Amino acid sequence: MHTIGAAAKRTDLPTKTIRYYADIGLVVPGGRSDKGYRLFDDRALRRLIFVRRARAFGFSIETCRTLLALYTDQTRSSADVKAIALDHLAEIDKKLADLQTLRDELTHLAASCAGDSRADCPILSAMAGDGVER
Amino acid sequence: MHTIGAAAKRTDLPTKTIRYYADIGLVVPGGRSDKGYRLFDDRALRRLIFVRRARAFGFSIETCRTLLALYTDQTRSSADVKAIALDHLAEIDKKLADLQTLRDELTHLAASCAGDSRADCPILSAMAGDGVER
DNA sequence: ATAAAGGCTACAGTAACTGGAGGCTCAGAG
DNA sequence: CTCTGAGCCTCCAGTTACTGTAGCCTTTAT
Repeated sequence: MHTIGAAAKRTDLPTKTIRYYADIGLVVPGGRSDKGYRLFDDRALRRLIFVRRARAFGFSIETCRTLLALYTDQTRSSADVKAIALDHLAEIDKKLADLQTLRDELTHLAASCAGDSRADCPILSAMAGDGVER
Repeated sequence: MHTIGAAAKRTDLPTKTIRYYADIGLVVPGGRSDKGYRLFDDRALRRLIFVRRARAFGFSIETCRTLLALYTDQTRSSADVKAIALDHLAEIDKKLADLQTLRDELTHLAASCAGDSRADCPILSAMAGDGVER
């Protein structure tokens, strides 16, 4: 059994985050000490690490909840997990496409700005609406 | 002079957002009617549109504040604007790189998952920490 | 014995809005 | 002239996923 600080070290998560996950019922500690300290067993530790990894992949807390449930459920179908992953992948792809467009446009704008001491600036002009109205 | 609803139509921003921008002092209306209605003049409208565009480029509200100040300041140097833009561009590039990595890894994982009725799932295994620990 | 480190709860703050409640005002219809 | 609906107002709560702070108790080490 580990106190929250020990769990933090082993899972590489801040204690604050672990406490938060416990509060929202995402990963509950195995129990409490007689003085009220949260005590994390190996199962809880595994689940914390699971969540850390899933979060690193960009899954939301609520999706992590679902993934944890599937992780626990020995009767799951891998199809359910895959569906969640593909869903998330689609979101990522959309974000990527949007960000790409943004970068290209901003790169273009920045390149066209002299960047000297004069006031004239195509970047500001673009924001002001001179030029292309898309 | 336009009421907030008319301003919303002309700027293509929700009234709620315009009210919010006014509250935080980002774009203040020209004045108020005798009954307390916000009244937006052409200058305020231009500034609202400016902010909408800047936000679409992903600039934060605080950066929008700075950009608005530069926009207003006839003695500005385009170098100052360009510096802000290049800064933002660097952030975007970092986000893009991170998202790309994420996408590649998740794509790989999803591809390796059968997606059938069996419980065996490489995606869950990856979250659980079997396999590569980076 | 004492002090530092670590644990606890509870509340506030972050970014940028969005939604809702409760109440006033305005414009057009009858 | 009244009524109805749309529009405006303020203020408060909620969103996401934590993070920071305050005030207090417990454990550990010197």
